Amino acid sequence: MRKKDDEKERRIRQAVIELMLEEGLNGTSIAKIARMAGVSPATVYIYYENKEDMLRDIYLECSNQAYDYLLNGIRCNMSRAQMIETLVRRYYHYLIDHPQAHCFIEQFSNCPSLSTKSNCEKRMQDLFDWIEEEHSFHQRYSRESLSAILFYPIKALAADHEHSNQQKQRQLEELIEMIQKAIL
Amino acid sequence: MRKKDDEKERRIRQAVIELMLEEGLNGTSIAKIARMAGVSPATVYIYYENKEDMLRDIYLECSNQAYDYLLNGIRCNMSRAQMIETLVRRYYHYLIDHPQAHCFIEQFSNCPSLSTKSNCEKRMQDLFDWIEEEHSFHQRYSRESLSAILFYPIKALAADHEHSNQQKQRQLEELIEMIQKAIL
Amino acid sequence: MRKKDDEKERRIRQAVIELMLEEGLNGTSIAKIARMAGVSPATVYIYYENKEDMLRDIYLECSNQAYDYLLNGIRCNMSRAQMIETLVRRYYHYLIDHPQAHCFIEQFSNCPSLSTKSNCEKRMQDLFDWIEEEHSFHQRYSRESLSAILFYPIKALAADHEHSNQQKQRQLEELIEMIQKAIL
Amino acid sequence: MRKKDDEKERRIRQAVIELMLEEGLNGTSIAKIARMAGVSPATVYIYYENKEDMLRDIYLECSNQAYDYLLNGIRCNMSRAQMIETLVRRYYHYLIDHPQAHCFIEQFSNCPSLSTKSNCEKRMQDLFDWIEEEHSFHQRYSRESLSAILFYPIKALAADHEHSNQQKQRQLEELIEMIQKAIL
DNA sequence: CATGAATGAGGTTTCATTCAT
DNA sequence: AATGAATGAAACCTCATTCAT
Repeated sequence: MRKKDDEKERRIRQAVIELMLEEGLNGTSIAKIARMAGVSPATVYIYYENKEDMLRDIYLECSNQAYDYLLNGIRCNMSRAQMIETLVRRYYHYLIDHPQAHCFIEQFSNCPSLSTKSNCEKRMQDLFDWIEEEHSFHQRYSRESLSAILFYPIKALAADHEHSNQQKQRQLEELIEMIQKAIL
Repeated sequence: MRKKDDEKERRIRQAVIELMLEEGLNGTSIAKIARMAGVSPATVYIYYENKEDMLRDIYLECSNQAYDYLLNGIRCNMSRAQMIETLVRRYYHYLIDHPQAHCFIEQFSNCPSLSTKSNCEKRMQDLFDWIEEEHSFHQRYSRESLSAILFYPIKALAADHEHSNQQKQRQLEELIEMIQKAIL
Repeated sequence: MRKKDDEKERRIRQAVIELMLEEGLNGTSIAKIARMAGVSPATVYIYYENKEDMLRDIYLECSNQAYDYLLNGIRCNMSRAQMIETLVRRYYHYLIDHPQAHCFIEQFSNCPSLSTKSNCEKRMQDLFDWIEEEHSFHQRYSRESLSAILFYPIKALAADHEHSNQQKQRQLEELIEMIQKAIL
Repeated sequence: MRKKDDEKERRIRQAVIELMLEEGLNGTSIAKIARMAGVSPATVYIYYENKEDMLRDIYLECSNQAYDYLLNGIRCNMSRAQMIETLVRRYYHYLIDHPQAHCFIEQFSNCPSLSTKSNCEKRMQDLFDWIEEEHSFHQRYSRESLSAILFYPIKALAADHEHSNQQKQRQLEELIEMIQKAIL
């Protein structure tokens, strides 16, 4: 028997998130995915039960990847201000470095027939658990409010395609300052 | 086309935003829209050139409605803190009072093949123009950062379906406090 | 608006029963049906909810047609022997005159995922009700046994493609004699 | 092919006739067969040239099994009436004891693209050859008519799922009486 | 012998849109 | 203006079969 080809699965996953950025959830059909991945449409169904499962799987991988990226930036000896800055900065860079993954995540999680917020919340809890444990970071604010203030404004900045990178960089500094003031 | 302005157009618009919440962009087909609006599929094409146009039109109406709602809350004699509180509070209530419209807007604006950010930004500019004019509200921060901090965290709160209304209300107060600290 | 085209529905129905004879249930796809009927595959779905519904509908029409054909042959002044002869003869001629319909009915009613015996039994009851009412035909045997003896052997004869029509005609006379002996 | 005669072939055959009863000819795919038999789809092609061959092979085995079952019931010293009773009774019990095989045979032999009546008729000839030889059973009626009267009404009885086993038993006695009257 | 991977063809159904009334 | 009929294209998915191990 033939072994499952990891490279093929990777190509399929890559095709999905590319298409989600180029054509949107609507335009991301199995046929297009297969064509872009260089496989037959039937092959997709070897790696995933069905389209919904496929999107969900890839969504989980993407969002886990994002959280891992955030966590990896945190160091033990950071001050609270530094931690905020690091998280915000890393999140921003994740968004602009992975526009496809971000676009995919946003489309997926805004689609009522697909969305399963559960994972997001679980990972976010893990993140805060870890932060609080490592830094005895006792918060005045709820985790929900913290994550809302820390990450959501950055989405607005990353989604902005009107301004130059330089301008956006300046706004990032501005936002970091504002968020620090908000939390500390 | 756009000839007989009618109650029918309203029913179509209502059907679109309801379907976008119930079935997502993918599940919102002309046939379903027509069925839910109680008209023929062909009738939809009397009011809108094609599906993309239809979505864009309805998107503009929805987002304008949202901005109008925000603006209407602002009074001339407000302090800056009051203004922030009012804007945030109104935005939150708009989101939970119009879940369909909000869901529609998010799906539409995250879909790369549809999105036309232009209007959003124009309306946002109008909002800030108006605020600054009326209140000689000179800002230390850019408009982009302000709107990011003012409105995006609230989306996170509105999207949360895990907590009770009471809990969300408490978090709203928290967020208002944080946002005021951030900006002032 | 366009009126539903009765001719089109007839052509679809005709295509279905022709294909069932030529290619079997397996080979009777919507695409082939549409091609043979000279319509688009999508058009089939204007006339029938889905394929299963379509087959069921056409099955009911075919089996009703068969029962009507049988009933029409019965006259009030017939003796019991004459009635048996008439029913058997008419059934035989129905089968060889409508090979497509018969083949369709047999395939349909033998397919476990489709079959809905109910109508058959209802019509068979009607037939016996009518016979008994009109002819005070009090039976020593149950209706089930009667219909089994009257009609099922004829299926065997009609299905036989090895013998000439003449030979089959002789066997029909034989069977009539046997069935009369069995019942009377 | 047909190399390693194995328990596997039995499992495949069993899966085929089970699926034919549960899902019909349409629902009996190689993939499902393989899954149910606990083998790989490719393995099926070791034992059978292709799907059509497989169905034909299994059909022959099933119908031979049925004829063997019938023949085994006949004893040399039987009267003609006894022989009729025995054949009918055995056929009935074969049908209700092997619903899967029967359903498979009916679907197969009614499907125009598969059917190969030849074997049936050959085995039926053998059966009558044997009967006549052993019992100097000179018939007034043709073999075709005899087999039609002997076996086909029983199919109707076996297919009936409306009545209780007790009721069906009574109808079986009725049918035996009728068939004896018809033939003798 | 046995298998899971792979696939082109084709399955049913729905799509956005136009036609004819 | 309004509609139900009609449709080619395309959606998702499964098919029988072969490949490579």
